[in-house]
Amino acid sequence: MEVLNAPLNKAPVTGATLTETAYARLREDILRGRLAPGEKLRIEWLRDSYEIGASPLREALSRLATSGLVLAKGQQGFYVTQVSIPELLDITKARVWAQTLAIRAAIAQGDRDWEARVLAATHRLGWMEANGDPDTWEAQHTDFHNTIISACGSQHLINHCAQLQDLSDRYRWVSIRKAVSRDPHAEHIALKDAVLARDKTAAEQLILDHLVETTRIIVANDPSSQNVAEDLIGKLTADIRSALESA
Amino acid sequence: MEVLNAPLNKAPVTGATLTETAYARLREDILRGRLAPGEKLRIEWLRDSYEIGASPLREALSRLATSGLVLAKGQQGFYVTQVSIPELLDITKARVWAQTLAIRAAIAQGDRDWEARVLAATHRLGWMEANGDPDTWEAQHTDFHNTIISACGSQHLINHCAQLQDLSDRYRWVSIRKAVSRDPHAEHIALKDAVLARDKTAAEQLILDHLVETTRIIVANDPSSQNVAEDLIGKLTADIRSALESA
DNA sequence: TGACAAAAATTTGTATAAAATATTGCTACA
DNA sequence: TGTAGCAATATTTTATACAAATTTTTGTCA
Repeated sequence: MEVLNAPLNKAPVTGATLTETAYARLREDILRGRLAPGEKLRIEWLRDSYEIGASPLREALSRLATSGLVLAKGQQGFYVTQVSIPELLDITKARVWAQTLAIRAAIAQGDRDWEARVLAATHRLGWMEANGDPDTWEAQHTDFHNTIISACGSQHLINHCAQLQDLSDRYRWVSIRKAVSRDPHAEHIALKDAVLARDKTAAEQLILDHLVETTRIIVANDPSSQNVAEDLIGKLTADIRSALESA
Repeated sequence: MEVLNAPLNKAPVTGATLTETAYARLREDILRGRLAPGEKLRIEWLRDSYEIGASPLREALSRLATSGLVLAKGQQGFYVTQVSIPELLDITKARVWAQTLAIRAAIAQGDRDWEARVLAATHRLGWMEANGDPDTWEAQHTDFHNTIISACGSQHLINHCAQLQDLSDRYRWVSIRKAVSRDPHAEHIALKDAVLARDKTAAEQLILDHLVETTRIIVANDPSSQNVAEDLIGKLTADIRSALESA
């Protein structure tokens, strides 16, 4: 196994058990691509890298295996889950579905306090997009989307959305980080406006575009999918839509 | 902690690691209510009961914690997740949403082979409902519903459905097992017919009734919720519906 | 009765041993 | 000479046993 080019996470993660520390660091290192897809996670090597014993590491890896970032092969150790275009399409599909339901429910049930929190999150995000430190923007961006769906009335749906976001997050590091002609701030403002205007139709169109567009860029940049990229995205969009219409 | 009234699972679960064995047994004992909601899962006690070492047990518990059947309190051990009416309502809501999306997608995409498998699963289930051995019926019932959604085109959605089913399963053991005036076989036949006729509207009405009705019975039997039972179910149904309509 | 301190029980983490898998190198044979 | 099969070695995963740290309980004294 080759040595990694980027240093692994060493932040202390105060006040938690070693298992939780290991979980947080492993998760972040996988999401950021410092632990590459398909890579074998040898316990002894992790033990040395993180300076955490084998038991806490194994427990953390077990949790990550349940959430899908890690693959646990019986008697053959742990691996970072592989990435692939079909998998990305599946994740995106499930994610648009979950987000759409959450937004519809939030629009139907959100109260004044929720509106205030959406406005506040948008405002904070706008400032970040100007004075951007990538890490802080990242956190604020996640918070923006989480705030919108926070009024959906189902913790389980929120958890599902968060899990799918983790799974899709690391595809951004795999893809070429082209600065495509895209205005994220405008997209966020539009979503905020649609949501606060309680315009379900507009909001779900926006969230679909938002998520599918990212996927489209990744698929288009994948050498072995370039020819069929538009077909794949077209079918993806059609599949998503067919389940979002009642009749 | 009081001694349990029913014996714990001792089946061998061949050809797997001890962690997988522990996971399978713990999961089943929790789903069947042999390990009661809220109960503390002391490692030493589990070690003696299952005759499995502490490490495999801790790993299995970590996995169950991620999927929501177990609560891991840092430095304070593991507990069987508590049950409650609000939690049941949340699970049901998320479950109807997930199942509805899955059925819509399956109706849109299912092929001839899928139709054949749905027919086969219905047939097997019908036989079970006549010559019922509860455990086998249980398995066949799960298989029936899984077969229907198997053509939805998203493994992640299927996994989400399965996880929510686990979470809701144990509420049946908490509730009084009244033989209510209900014909499960008729409900299943109706769902099968709607699905094969590609009738989205009928199918989603049936799955909503199927799942909400079970929840309604449990809520109605809960002493502290009896007065407000119909209100809770009414709001639940309204919330579910509001997110399933596009405009 | 309430606060505090000591003791017990339990969780968490480490180190080590056992089991399984993967690798290497050898021998037999084409 | 090359290669397939096999055996021995080495590595790695898995599980156990033990030690450290934390929480909970118990008991005492103001």
